[in-house]
Amino acid sequence: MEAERSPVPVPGCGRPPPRAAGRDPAASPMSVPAPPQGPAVGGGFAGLEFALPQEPEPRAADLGVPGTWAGAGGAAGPPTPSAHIPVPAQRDPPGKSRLDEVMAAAALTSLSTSTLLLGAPAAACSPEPGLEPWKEALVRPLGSCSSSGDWGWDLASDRSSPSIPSPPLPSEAAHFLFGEPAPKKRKSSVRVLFQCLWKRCGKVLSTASGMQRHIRLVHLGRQAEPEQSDGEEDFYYTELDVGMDVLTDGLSSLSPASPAASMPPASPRLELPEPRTLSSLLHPLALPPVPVLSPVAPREARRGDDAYQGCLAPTRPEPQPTTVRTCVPTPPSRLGASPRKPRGDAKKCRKVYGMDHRHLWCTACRWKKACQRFLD
DNA sequence: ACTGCCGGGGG
DNA sequence: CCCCCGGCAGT
Repeated sequence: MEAERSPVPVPGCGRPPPRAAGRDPAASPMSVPAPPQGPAVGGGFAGLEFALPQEPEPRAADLGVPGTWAGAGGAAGPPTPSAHIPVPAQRDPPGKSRLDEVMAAAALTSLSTSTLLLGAPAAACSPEPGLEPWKEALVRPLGSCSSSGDWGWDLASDRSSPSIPSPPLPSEAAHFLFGEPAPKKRKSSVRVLFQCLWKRCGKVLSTASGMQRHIRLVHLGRQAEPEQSDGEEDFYYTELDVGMDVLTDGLSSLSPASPAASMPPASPRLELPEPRTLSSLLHPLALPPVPVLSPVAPREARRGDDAYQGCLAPTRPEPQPTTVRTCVPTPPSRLGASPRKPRGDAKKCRKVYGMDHRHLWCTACRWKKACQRFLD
């Protein structure tokens, strides 16, 4: 195996920019895309590839090709899309820590994917509180990924490397990755990660039930009672974030037009040593996706806070995680010992008389001091 | 951009 | 003191 795809010098490899090879239109427009430059590059998935446990030898470096993808794919790999990127045939000896990274990558992948999809209208509009809709949606891209490089990711990738669609996680790899954490369920075609929304938790599990159990036990403190679970747990875990203020902020700061476009940068650094870091990384970024229970279209939900919250807390009491950080209208000045006055609500001399009648102002106003005539 | 006014400075 | 103003912060 190794021998086969070992660094085979590509004709064009002599040139420093490894991209040239991959970018070459002649090679095959649709075929395996070469990775963008280094791992640090902003390219959405750029980092991802490198996080994968497949570059055991420094060899690749010699080649001058940052990623093995280019070398292997370009040289040995047939141009057929179906032959997609060579998958890590062998894992690292140490494996474990690597796995974390991989998991991280996987999580990112799944999240980004879901984001993209949910961003689409109607995708999540189903009134059903169930996971079905998005779950389904999530599967599709992964599946389709194996047959075509399309993936819809290019949408975002254009940010840093327009012409180079970063190779998404090869389906095989994806499965490999997702399968790892939950070996028993490996068979299911659906691979979804569930992240706990509780403030400091962020735990990621591969099964909904697992997550529910986790939440029930760890956070809700109640014993496992699948019966009485009215789906409340659902509310707490989704793959994304529910009405967290942080999130909201993040959203608003994002270009409302293209929430997806801002996703790619999420995965640039995959050197995250532990999944924990990942989750924290994901949070602020993992946005648009709608809360599972939200019957409202994502767009709508994202817009106004009111609307957003309204749809989030339809009937049940606000779950703690969403409340913890509530942005209380803390009176900034009064409590905060801020010397500054809240600002008078009464019209002051300046306003009353106007600049042209300055002589009518109270002296304080004239001196730019606190008005003495129109006290608050 | 406008407004209220604190903090400072000059005479 | 009296008078002015730079500059900050809220609208």
